[in-house]
Amino acid sequence: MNRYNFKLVEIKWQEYWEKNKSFVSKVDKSKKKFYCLEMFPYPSGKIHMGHVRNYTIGDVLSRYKFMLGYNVLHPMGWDSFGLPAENAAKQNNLDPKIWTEKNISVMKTQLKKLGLSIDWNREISTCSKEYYKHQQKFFLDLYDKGLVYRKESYVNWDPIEKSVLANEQVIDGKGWRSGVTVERKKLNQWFFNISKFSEELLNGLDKLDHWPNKVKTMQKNWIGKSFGCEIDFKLEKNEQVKSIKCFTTRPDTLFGMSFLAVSIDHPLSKFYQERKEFKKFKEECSKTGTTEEAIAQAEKIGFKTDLKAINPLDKTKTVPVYFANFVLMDYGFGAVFGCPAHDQRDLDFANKYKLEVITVVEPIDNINKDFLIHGQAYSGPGKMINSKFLNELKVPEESVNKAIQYLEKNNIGKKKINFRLKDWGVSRQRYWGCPIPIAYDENNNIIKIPLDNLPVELPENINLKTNGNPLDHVESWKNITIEGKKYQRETDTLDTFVDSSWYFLRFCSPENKIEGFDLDEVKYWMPVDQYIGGIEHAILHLLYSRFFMQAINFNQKDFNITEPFSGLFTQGMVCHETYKNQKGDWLSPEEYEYAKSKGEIVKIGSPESMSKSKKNTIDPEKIIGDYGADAVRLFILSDSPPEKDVQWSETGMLSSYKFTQKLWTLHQKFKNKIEENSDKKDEEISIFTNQMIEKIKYNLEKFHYNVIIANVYESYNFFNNKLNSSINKKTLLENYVKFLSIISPIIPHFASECLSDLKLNPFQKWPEVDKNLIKNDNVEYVIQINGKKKATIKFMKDIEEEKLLTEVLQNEKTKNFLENKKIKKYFFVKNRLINILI
RNA sequence: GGGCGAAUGGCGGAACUGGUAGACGCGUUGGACUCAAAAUCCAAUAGUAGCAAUACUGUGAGAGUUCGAUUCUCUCUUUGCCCA
Repeated sequence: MNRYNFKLVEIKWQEYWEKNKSFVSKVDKSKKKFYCLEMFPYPSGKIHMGHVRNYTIGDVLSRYKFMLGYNVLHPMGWDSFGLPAENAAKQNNLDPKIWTEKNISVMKTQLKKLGLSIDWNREISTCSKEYYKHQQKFFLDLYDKGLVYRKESYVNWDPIEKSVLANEQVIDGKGWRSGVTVERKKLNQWFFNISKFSEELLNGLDKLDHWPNKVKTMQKNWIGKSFGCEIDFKLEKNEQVKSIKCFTTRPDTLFGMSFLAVSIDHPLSKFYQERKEFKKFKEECSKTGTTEEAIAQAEKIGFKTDLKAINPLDKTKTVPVYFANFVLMDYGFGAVFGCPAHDQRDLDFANKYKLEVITVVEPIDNINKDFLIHGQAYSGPGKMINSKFLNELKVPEESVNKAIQYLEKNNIGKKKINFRLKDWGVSRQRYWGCPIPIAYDENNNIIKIPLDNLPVELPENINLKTNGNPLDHVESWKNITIEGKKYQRETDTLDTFVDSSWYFLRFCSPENKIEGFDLDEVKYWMPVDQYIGGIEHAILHLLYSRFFMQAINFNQKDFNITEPFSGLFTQGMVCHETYKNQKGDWLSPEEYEYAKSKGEIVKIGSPESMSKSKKNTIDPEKIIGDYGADAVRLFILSDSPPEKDVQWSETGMLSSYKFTQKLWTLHQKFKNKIEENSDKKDEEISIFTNQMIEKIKYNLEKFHYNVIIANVYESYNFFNNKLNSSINKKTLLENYVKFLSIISPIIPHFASECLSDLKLNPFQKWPEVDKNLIKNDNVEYVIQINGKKKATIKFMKDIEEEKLLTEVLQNEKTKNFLENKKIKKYFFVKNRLINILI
């Protein structure tokens, strides 16, 4: 008997699919569509196991939906702008374009080896001008709609590299390459007005029934709607500024106020600009990074002004006003009042500057006479104290509302809803990104690049080894003339998250030269029915894509898509053990084996997500070469539920490979058996197969892919045993074809080979379940006595309870337990069990 | 500190709306084949007691609801992720 030669078989079917255009999709309004999309990869060089997992999950689903008769759209493209290309190109003296294109071609070949049912006719690449020219049009369209604006904003500035760093390039407050403390620097930058849609983006989440709750919660928190109050604090004796506006969610703690803090960018700062100490303080503040985390972790520092704010609830009391580094201009009004007793940040600040700490909330079960705050602020629930008319109220449910009511009634404050979501800064001071189609005249006035001059193409073969943005140095590109007037181009490029915010629309009509998408095509294919990708994109990418739909929809009613992804699935990571030698260096799995064989002491560390830095990666191409794509697909799905992390295991991979060989052996046995032509009827095999179809269907729809693999093993075990007895030819063939059909989404090469070996169509429909067969006449009942299982006995389906009880009393298995016993009561669950209490 | 989730054999993990806990795989052990090994095949495999049939215990810990809880409720422990 011949062994299963996966190499020949897999190439054969991959060529067959390509030649027959098996997965090329087009609009067909007579058919129901299914748009299956996995997050497109960044072309970093080679595919990794995470891609294998992601695309296998999507492929199983696509092929299954295809078998059910859906018109499936399953495209693939490249998220090909971005920093790694620019860095790699700088290092190797290449053009980022060449580096990127080479990677794309390598990775495409690798992906094809996985046997994915992708419509490669729709392939797109975000760094191509055919793609980004439409993006530039969107930018201008959004500009016209007033959803894009330019303002001064802080960036992470690396003083050595003289360039702007992305947040992820700042590690512990230092530049990732220079190792020097990052500074805050103000630059003019472009923003998308995402916060305009805060309410829509929040409410839209409720309709996304097929999204994981976890992701929805994360987005909800990110948008961060909070109810509170704006309060106008009057200042004591000041001519220039009469009051300062603050936003607070805790107006009930006003009696505990001991200072007022404003951001260094607050309008108030203009009165202090000239003072030396203030300048020094500002410089000090610029040393903290721009992330919220960096600000939260930095020491709280303040600059005391000569101003005094009056407590609006107790006009006899005044508090000092500070500039403080922990107050952000883009939250609320860039000003907060400090209540040290009930906010840790405020307490740290108060302790540093020796400010008063007044307790206004005490826990309900407080037994100490005086509830005093020392090192730890108390922000929990409780009841109000030291707060006059608020005393005794329950915190926070009664106290906040009462405080707001009072403030509104006395014209001191107003109820207000605030969002945490900030506008999306899309400017990047980088070369390898989509150019922003804007120019400036000599007075820095903004002008749009005219539509017929689009795309604004990236210049090629330029010097990347410059300080700051390379585009700034390309004079020939920067200086332009429009209608006889001279302008300078915007040299910032767009954040790559912009590229991925609408690529799913482009997939609907990738060839359209005039528009970014064809409305008719989009109306047929959108929304994406199932989107699959990593949880790391739970917030930004998904939120930005949702914003894009809102933005396109804004003032343009015919688009009518507000949610791009009706279903979302977030898969877990692929992990592997880590190894270290005695020196503490990471070892790759091969180095580990080698060191072990030489008797060296090697430490096995915890399994962690595969990464180059920890050297615990497994190269998919090698594994596919060793075991075949089907075996790899089988393994990557088998060991853990897809939403959880999976641990790569050599033995697991090997056993999946062996299983494909066993299936091949089984196939030979089936073939021989089918030719034997026995007359013996066997219902059991049909019952089993039909039950299995139902099971696998159920598990497919629920993404329980690991259970499906178990079901496939179970089927193998069943058939392998069955084939030892003789069975009717027709029954056998019928069931075997059904079995091959239901495993074909998982191991498509193998299933196609077996089907064609039987002279059958390699593309089978999803088999219908014969309801008569799985309507079993006999049911196994569980017999419990006092709640404990004593036996299982087969009875007629839908047997009446009295009859069942009589039978149980007489049955050999259960008689002994019940003889001479009085039955107090019994519980009967139809077709399931009986629990007899004695 | 806040929010959300998780905890089941040696390991990864199954278990429909509360109804046979441990499917399936890995590993381990024993056996067959072999001069031997690999591969393959067969069998066993939660724990304790027992030759056995069997009995008892058992889903992180403790309580509760129920005829019946891995599943529902409360408290705690550990842990993961996100936000700070």
